[in-house]
Amino acid sequence: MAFGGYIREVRERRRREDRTFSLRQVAGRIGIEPAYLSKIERGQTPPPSERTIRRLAMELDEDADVLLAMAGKVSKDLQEIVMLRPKLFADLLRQLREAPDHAVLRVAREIRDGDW
Amino acid sequence: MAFGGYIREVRERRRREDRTFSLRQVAGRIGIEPAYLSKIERGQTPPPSERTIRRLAMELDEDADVLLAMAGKVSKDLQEIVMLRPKLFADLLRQLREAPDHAVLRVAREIRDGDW
DNA sequence: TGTAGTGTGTAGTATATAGTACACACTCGA
DNA sequence: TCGAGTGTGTACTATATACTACACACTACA
Repeated sequence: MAFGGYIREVRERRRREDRTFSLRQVAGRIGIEPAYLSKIERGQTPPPSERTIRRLAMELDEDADVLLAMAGKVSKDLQEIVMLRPKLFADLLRQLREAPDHAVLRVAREIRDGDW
Repeated sequence: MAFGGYIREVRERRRREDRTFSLRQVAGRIGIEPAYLSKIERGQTPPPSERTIRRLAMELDEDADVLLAMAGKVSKDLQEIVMLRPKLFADLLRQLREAPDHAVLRVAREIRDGDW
């Protein structure tokens, strides 16, 4: 799914319940020009910066990591995690590329439970 | 450690055994201008693109992911892995941020052993 | 019926990214 | 001693990123 179209869908959906979710007002609240948000939603410009995507996510109550992914980006904080131990995490991610969700989830759960 | 200084160190070390590891010749082999490599090694310009860092890694027999990390970058192929399942991998990475190496390694081993 | 609010077209800008091109002074071996 | 090879200073450039600013036509409703 394209980033812009998805944003438009989500915003329009929210608008049905809340009039303040017009393109202009949303743009105002997240601090960008309406014309710019318009172009974003119609895919006439590439997705905006991580900062702006995060504000959009907050505003629309969406998951920031998912929106960033749709925009072809990976959160800077995740990149930092990888960069601190590049070999370790590069290997891990390549191992997990094909692993089914449940296997990855189980791993995450084990770690969360302090199973070190 | 700074990216440029590390590159210089590694190159000079290799040069002691192999005369062809002069700045000019290395630059020539990886397809950039000597003046540019000079600036990179002295930190007078930001680290180059992922493409150029990869060639440098090949040339100097270094780990590309490590060099990329020193340059403040994360490999595009790793980013793709995260972007395919953003929630899953975002959660996992944040869980593992503080986990000791051996715990992460065990996770990787379990997955590799097809323990799904 | 007019005005407040809507989305959009067009034009322009500032900054970052990723380099090239050429000239210069120095060094070192033949 | 001279010429090939060395690293570096300076000046440019092309493309991408991330927007702003303003004007316009349309709609809805008071």
